[in-house]
Amino acid sequence: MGHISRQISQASGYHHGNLRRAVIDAALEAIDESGPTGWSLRALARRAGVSHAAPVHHFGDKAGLLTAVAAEGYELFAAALEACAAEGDFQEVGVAYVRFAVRHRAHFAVMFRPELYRPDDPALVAARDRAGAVLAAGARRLSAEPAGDRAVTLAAWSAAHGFAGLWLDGALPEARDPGQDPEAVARRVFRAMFRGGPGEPAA
Amino acid sequence: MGHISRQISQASGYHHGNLRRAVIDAALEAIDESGPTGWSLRALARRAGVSHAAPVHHFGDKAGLLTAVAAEGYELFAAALEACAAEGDFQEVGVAYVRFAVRHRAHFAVMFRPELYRPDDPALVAARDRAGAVLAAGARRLSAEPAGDRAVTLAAWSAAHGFAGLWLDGALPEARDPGQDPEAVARRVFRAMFRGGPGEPAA
DNA sequence: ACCCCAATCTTGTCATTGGAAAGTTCCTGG
DNA sequence: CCAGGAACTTTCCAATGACAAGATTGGGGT
Repeated sequence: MGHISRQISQASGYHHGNLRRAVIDAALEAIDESGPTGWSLRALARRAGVSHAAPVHHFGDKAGLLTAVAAEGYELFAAALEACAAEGDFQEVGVAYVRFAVRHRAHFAVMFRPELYRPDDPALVAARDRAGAVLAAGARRLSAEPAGDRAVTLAAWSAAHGFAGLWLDGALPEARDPGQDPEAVARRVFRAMFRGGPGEPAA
Repeated sequence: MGHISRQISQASGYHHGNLRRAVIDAALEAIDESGPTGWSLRALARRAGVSHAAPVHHFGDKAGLLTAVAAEGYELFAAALEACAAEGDFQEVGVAYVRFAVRHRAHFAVMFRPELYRPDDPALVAARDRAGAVLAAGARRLSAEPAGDRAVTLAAWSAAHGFAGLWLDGALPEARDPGQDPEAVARRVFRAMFRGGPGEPAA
């Protein structure tokens, strides 16, 4: 894939039809290729077939575009975690965390770099809090303490986040072996972490 | 601190004396303030009191400068981990990981973003492998399996890395409370993680 | 059916940036 | 004392982010 989204929904000669989406998609591709800052707004405009100032109209500036990417990322993220938490097994929420990072690496690369966007964007904040609630609620079930141990929450969150980050950066030897499945490795890691804890409490 | 290093070791009017160091220090300050890409080479040159082309002479280009920062970071990192591993308690190596990230947040922010520098730089690779060896060796002692479980190594590494990253990004509520000590919180987290494992094997 | 208007997109412009090229100053070794 | 090289400067160019002002178009109200 990659160039599929280029030039789609080109309505008339003047009005693109769905430029906002097209620019975000171009940004996602560019981030995949060169990181969250390794491209130019003008290159995205070229890729979408519009003038260099067209993206500015929709996003204001570069930070505005990255805000949109981060907000979309947090929405997809919250949805993925919520869907997985409904299944009951919290260990799988950690796996979903990693799966999201690998499948949406461009979104993920922006989300946790607040200096690149406007962290007070309302839609973004709402989605971020939604994801945070799933993590906090789920981690409570992992803990041996009845009240829910904050340290356990942080441990699970840190492990999932760290594993995802290390995998994406290629810091793990496993990540450079194309035969390895990130989700399977992550599952083994999470199992190793809490093997002394409570299996699955009744309530 | 901050502006202390500015204009130090200014020898004659023409030769700066130690421009290489001055530019790296200026870069570290700039990264602290605006992230690893939120500044310009020319601004660093102004801060160091030299012409905009002077840094190029020492580092070739922006990626060259960031390569130097990352290499220095990995050297400091390896030294910190090695010093801590000598003490024996591996849990403290994880704390040292976090301490390094917090105390050298500019270095840390560059080190794990290989797309910003030249990852095949020899000095950098050597220091990185040195740090990796400490982590791998130490994690072996954490494992219940006599052979040393790879999943445990990854779990410990992921947790330390993830906690450090979340803390620096301000994603953790604890990180926004100035009264909280990152090392103390990290210690609690690591204790919670492996509380079911072997305490401290004899050998 | 018509026209106005607001959203969308364009062209034009400007300061700033990264990087290359060529010249200048200074130190050091022979 | 001088040749050569390292350190730094000035000059130049294409690309970029951001802004201003103008062109185009589809849709809503009458």
